[in-house]
Amino acid sequence: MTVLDRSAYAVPADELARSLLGCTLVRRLDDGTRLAGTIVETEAYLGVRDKAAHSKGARRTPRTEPMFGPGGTAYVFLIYGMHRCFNIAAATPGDPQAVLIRALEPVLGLSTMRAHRAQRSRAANPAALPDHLVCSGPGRLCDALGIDLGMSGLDVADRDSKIRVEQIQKASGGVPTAEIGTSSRIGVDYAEEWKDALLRFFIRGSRAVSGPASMNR
DNA sequence: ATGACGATTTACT
DNA sequence: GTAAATCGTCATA
Repeated sequence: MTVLDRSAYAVPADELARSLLGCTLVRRLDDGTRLAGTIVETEAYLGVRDKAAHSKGARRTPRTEPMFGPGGTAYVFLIYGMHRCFNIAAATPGDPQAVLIRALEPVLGLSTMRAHRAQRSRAANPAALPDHLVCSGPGRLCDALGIDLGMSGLDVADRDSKIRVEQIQKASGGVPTAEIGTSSRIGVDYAEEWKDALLRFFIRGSRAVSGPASMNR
């Protein structure tokens, strides 16, 4: 398992969103515990021109600043006053594109993930959730991995980072195109002509993919 | 200082 | 299917 190369992030967000599928998101807790999951669902936000993006029209504020940094910079934000979303900046400095990580298939630290969900979510009984639902959704995965707003701006290409991306083997081809499904993005009905753009990507057949079944074909 | 908003999740009819 | 929960952020004043 090797850390995804820094140069892999210096590409447009839709390309990065596809290549992150099948990679492993690894979280190192302060006590050294490692949590990990395979990325099975992503969304691309194309930056300045994309009306669904926080960075649309080059909107640059303290919150969105990480997206203006180099590809591989973490962007974490609070949504609806209670959930966090984890993104990775794409492209090059000054071009604020990003990829939202929407779902993981847990591979390491499942019991700790469940404990985090029990602690941070209102779910009636997280301990009874099937494995594939523990990180199935952008807010759920942040709860499970203990990702908070203070982690926005971290470098995910640094192998010592508290949050990073690894791949099984360098220069592997990644997930075959035929196994990748696409759809419009979830929750962006306000985005006018951008709301139907096919910028959501997922691994076909993975049960950990979030959203309605009709969008997962 | 204030008010409107939201890249979600959960519970309930 | 609908609705509620909940608060950091940012535009406006």
